[in-house]
Amino acid sequence: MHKDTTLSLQALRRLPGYYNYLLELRRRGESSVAAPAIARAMGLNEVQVRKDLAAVSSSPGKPRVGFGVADLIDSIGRCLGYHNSEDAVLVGAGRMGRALLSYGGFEAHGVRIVAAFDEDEQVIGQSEGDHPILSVKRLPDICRRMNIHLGIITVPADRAQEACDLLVEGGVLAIWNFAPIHLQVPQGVLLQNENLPAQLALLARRLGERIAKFGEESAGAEEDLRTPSPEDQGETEPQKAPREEFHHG
Amino acid sequence: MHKDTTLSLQALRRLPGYYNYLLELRRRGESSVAAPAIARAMGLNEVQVRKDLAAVSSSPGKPRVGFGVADLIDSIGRCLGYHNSEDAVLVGAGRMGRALLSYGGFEAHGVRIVAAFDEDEQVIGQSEGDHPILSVKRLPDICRRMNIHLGIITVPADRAQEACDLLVEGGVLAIWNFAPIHLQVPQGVLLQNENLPAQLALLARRLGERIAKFGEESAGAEEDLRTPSPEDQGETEPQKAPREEFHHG
DNA sequence: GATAAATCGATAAAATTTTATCGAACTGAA
DNA sequence: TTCAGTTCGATAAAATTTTATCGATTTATC
Repeated sequence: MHKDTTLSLQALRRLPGYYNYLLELRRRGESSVAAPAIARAMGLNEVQVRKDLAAVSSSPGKPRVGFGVADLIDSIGRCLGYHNSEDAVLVGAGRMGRALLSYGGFEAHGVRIVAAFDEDEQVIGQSEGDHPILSVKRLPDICRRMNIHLGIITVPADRAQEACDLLVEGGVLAIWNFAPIHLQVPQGVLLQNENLPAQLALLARRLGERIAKFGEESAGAEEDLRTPSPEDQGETEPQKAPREEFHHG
Repeated sequence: MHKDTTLSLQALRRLPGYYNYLLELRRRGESSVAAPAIARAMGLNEVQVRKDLAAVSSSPGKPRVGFGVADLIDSIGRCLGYHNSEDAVLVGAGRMGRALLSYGGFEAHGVRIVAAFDEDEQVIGQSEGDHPILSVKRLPDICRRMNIHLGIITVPADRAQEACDLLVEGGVLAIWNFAPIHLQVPQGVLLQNENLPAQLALLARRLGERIAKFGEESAGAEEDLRTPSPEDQGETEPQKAPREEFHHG
């Protein structure tokens, strides 16, 4: 029932948020959930959530009940490719690179990092989180042989173009770039930049706007801010009335 | 001349991309740049870029010449708050946490990480990238005293809600969360989730779509894909005709 | 100088995305 | 069984975002 084409780009970006929330519901033992409940928890519009769910769900929601939690988890996972397995390589086994390598969450999202590359003789031959670290000289060849189309760049900014070129040479068609620099890629190669400092700065900016909007009673003030402002969307989710219960104490 | 209100959310998200590209132009010695050139380099629409630049630029662009590179860098930086300095704390000095701590790019974006917290006695007392790692027990108190409103969560998923609650207790009003879990925050607290695996999965999905669309001639195939498809936007930027020259050797 | 090419700003059209509204369907309680 | 309340799907309106078009302006070239 899921027609790929009906999913807007923005909707796609909301799905991972739903996914995590649904996993939590499942942990709590909930077997079904209504769109309005999800909307409240995530600070989104009811209709929007309902539309998103309708677009991915394999079975329609039941009035007065909602959607099956397990069904939704499966549908969203399927839709986002979490059940596939795409191989990827990582270039740059520095701090960030190794953090990603040791992070176990990628397999659950359908991506398997099969190898890491670096140019530092010190780290070549080591391994991190079960991923071998190889010499960057072997990168293009290995990518070709293993038919890898997905690359991650975690090298310093001044080496990023070089790493990028090696990946392209190896036949990689999609690059996830953590270096804060503009990369040149040939036509047909997808490039997604992950500019972490910029993300944080954006959050700081929004925070600043808020504080400015409601007078600033800094030192030791109690929370006075309310009305999460409906301008939010995307990765950001304010809670409108998330009372439910806290699940950690 | 920059009217904060005229900047759409999507435009805000494009600015960091412009920023990096402009920095590169400055390194190359370019003193001015035209909107269409930026658009080509970033795979965006001319008019869109022109509108974005007009919204932030302090001085109008000159026909036949474009905008001043230095001016734009300053304007965008100002607009994104890169010239401010907002203090932040980080919770969770694991791999990802320490990667962020040792990453020098935050200061340049107007955010200063003043301290990190962890509960592991082994790491408490150490420091990473000049940032002391303190006991998480002291978190709320220190945040209150230092009047910190920005928090970063890099703890494992099953401890994230706990970390979140401590930050809120400390008066933090905006939280950047790396744990792949849905967090409950009170009204008025901004929450931005950074779900790295989900981001990569999204890229993998788009790659899969592409490969499916143009037949799949895997093993050792030359690049045959063309026409970057105009569906792209946001963090993603395909190149339409980036010939210029490569700047790395 | 005059002319051609390219860019700008502005306005408006198109596309996408979000939000509102309606009747129908289902559940649980009287 | 009946009724009240909630949620669903669908349609349509509103808002936002992207793209196209046009005349005006400036620079480079002849």
